[in-house]
Amino acid sequence: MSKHVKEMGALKEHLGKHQLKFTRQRELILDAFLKQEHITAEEMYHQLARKDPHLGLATIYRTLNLFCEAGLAQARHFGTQTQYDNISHKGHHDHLICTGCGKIVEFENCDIERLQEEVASRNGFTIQTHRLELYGLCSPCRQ
Amino acid sequence: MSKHVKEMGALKEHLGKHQLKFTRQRELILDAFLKQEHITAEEMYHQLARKDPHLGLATIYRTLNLFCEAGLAQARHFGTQTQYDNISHKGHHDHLICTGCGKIVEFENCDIERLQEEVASRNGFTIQTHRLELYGLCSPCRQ
DNA sequence: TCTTTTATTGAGACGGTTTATCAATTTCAA
DNA sequence: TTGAAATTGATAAACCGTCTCAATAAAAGA
Ligand SMILES: [Mn+2]
Ligand SMILES: [Mn+2]
Ligand SMILES: [Zn+2]
Ligand SMILES: [Zn+2]
Repeated sequence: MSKHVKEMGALKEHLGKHQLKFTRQRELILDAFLKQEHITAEEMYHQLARKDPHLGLATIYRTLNLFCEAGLAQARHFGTQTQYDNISHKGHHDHLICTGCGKIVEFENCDIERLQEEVASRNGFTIQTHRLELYGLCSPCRQ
Repeated sequence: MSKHVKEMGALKEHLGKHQLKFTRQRELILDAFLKQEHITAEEMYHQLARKDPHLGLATIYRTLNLFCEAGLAQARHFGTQTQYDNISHKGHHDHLICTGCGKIVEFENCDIERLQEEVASRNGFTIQTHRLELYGLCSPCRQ
């Protein structure tokens, strides 16, 4: 019996609502995706290279984008390639990224979020989403 | 006599320090750039299409990237194309972006910046740069 | 179960954006 | 004025992700 029963259920629910089908490929990709915190389509492609059935890169992209629509993933653009962030078992969060070793640390900060709302309303905006990324050096990378 | 004397001087200083040359193209592109708040390479290419000498797209890209190195510009990735942000006469700032009409509002908020530092140090990081973008609807776009 | 409809898949073509290449030209210090 | 060195413009190439399409698989209906 597969792990990830809850997330598999969430996916199936989304599929049902949109007359999409539950396929072997989607199951395989979800299983692999849920073991990661952040992953690119290319990385997942290589990780699943020897599985049966063989998974095409286009399918990986399509499926990760599907997970975004289903609320299981979120696309982020830290570097050159899109990172798919596994948000299935956590809420909104932002990131600290080490420019030395590439380490990514997730964080949440309500005070910052509240101040963002203030800035927005002061300018007549209603926030839909936001992106906050802090780039710097982690402790080991500073020697 | 050209405007932008101060910025032209800043560019020349950077060129001098890196054994780069002051060319007619760089002068033209800087003059056009300083009239903008945010602009893409493509937009600038079309804007300068009828100038003499003719400016190649590659030169526009190279020169805008040079401005980034000289501290006059900063590359931002709001949408599909890179936006070059004119930071010559203002310090660091962040952005509110309307998903309805594309309007971009700049803002600064010291309290947010301070909280960012706190988050970083709590995680053993030293911040080098950061990116904060708030996406939402401006007042006219909400009707 | 068998049939039929509809969605999905994988391969590769394609598109948009940015950078690399390179011969010709320009800059600028000597 | 000369000549080494940097710059330029045209365009090829790289890169990443999406689109196309014929073959296949899923699932709803009989
Ligand atoms: Mn994350
Ligand atoms: Mn700006
Ligand atoms: Zn590090
Ligand atoms: Zn608007």
